Amino acid sequence: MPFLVCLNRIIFVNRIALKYNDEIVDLQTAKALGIEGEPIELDNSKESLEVLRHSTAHLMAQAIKALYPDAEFYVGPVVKEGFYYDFKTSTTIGEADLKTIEKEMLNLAKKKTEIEKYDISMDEAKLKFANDHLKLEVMKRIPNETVSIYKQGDFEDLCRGPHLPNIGMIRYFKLMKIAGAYLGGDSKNEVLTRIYGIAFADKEALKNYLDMMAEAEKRDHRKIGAEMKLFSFREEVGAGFALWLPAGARLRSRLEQLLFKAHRKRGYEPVRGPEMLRSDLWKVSGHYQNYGENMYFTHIEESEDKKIEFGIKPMNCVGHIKVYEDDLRSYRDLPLKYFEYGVVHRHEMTGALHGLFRVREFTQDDAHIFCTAEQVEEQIIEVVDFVDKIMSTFKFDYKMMISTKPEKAVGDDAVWEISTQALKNAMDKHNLKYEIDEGGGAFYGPKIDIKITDAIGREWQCGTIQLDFNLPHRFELEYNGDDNDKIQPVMIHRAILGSFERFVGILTEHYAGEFPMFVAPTQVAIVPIAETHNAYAKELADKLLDIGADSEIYNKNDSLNKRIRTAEKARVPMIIVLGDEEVANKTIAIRDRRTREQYNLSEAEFMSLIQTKINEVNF
RNA sequence: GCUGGUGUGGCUCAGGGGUAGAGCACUUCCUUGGUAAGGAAGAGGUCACGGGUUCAAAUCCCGUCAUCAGCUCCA
Repeated sequence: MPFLVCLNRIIFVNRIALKYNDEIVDLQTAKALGIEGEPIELDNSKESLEVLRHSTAHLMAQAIKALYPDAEFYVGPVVKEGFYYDFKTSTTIGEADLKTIEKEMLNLAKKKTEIEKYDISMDEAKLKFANDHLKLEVMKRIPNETVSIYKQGDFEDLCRGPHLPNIGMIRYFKLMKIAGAYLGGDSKNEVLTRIYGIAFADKEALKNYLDMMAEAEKRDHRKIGAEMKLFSFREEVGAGFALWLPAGARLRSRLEQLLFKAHRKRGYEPVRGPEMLRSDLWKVSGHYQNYGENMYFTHIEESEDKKIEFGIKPMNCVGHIKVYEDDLRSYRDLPLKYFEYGVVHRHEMTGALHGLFRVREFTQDDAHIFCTAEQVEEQIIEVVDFVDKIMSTFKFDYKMMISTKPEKAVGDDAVWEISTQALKNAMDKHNLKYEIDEGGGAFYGPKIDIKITDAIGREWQCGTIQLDFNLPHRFELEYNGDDNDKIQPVMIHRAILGSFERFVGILTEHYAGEFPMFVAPTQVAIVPIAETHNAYAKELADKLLDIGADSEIYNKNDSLNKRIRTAEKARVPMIIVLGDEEVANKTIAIRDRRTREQYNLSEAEFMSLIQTKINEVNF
């Protein structure tokens, strides 16, 4: 019965672990404990990849050990995108060495060595890894009395598993990048070398992944931003300070206008605070003590012996608080919603700067809601709805996270507890999903963060909804209750896009620069065939401006084909070509940028088409 | 801020101890073209900045700045 034998063999070869009580148990462990469970095959499922990638990390370590015998190893976990291993060698390893390591890994994998597992006591383990100070460091963090060792050939590693049964199963992987990382993620500790890699069960999946990465690189907003002349950074201006070029500024302005209307509809009032406020205020708010290292300060000399320190605002809340204080408030006024496109400055670490995603000066679509404790829930929900309206308009996937009290924080634990619970309650009551980010809150209160994913799957925090009992207390804010009693309002800080900078960056990657009509920097590219058609082009451009559409006339002394090509490459959503026919009949020849198809419309039809497309979105 | 890369005209990049090249873009002229690069001529950089080594540096070394990847941090 050769057929059956063959089938059995396939099953045997592909089985890599078991699922037992919702946990992945590798075959080594299952055999030792006599466990049986649902089999996990070698494929691209989440469970399977976790085992595969973990073992690939070990194979990489084995290869590194073979190439660099003095290598010491820290940890090599599976992460969202593949795996990594942190280690240390006496010789420096660079990008070019990744190929060599990959080759060694393939050589080792060819030997099809079995991966064995055995347990030893912590003391034995310490003896075994006595000359690997990094492994000893790992063990310090393990409370158990016995630990497991995985062994493949002469390479042994302290590990919890699970692992593949045999290293020969590892075939489709790639080492992606090399970087430095602190031991334990603490910048006070020594720096280790970290190599990131990815692995899949088959060739196609690996290829798809690598293709996706290449596509993501093409979408990088820094690259597209330069190509489309949206924004730019210049060394002489300073790191982290963006220049918005005309096209980028037009795009941004469209967003601003859409959002302005959306705020007004929801009862927000525009306000404006100054760029810098006296440091005394930042001391009251707690920013001076808790956020000072991120702030820029300046002094103004009133007289020779009198200098006043000012802090350039890193947030807009203090300005809005002062607006609140400008009048006596009644419970009848609440909720009061102030919003501002607030320019803030934050001294981010140089290494953290990243295109428009992280800059040192940015503009938040910031608002502060002053309300009664009873109104908190409905206000939170209203903001969450607002967020959803905008994110779904742009077809973004996003997730929400509730962040709890950070190490550096102001206010009583009790207040933190109450406000954190208030956020959870609001979300739970409306069946909204969220994750918890322990210790990720702002120093003045817990928050709900809205995170969207960029082209390469990196998550970026955009919107944020922060509950704050502390600032109202520190500034002794109050309103008159119905008994004319003085009551402290609750403050909700919130931003939806987060910042125009980051949001435009994410939008750029999301659409790969091919923005929908309602936010595109230019709505229409006009290509007049000859000079005699310039007048009609200009006439149309003016009419387009009247209905709120920007256009660009491509009438340089280039061939028609060249100008159409240039317009195509500029990613303008709509291209129209004007010649004798169009001028004579007052018609428009439209070229669809994506399909390259052409069709004709009367001028009136065209105008109404553009107007519809621009107005199709309302937040 | 840390670790490791990179830094040549507006952009993309080649070159590399003896005082700089290409393509695109730009300017001018010819061409007035019906849907993805018509032709010709020309201008533009002293090789991020500062210092050092050397007879000689853009090229080697050090520092600074910027930038990239990651750590950390965050809208």
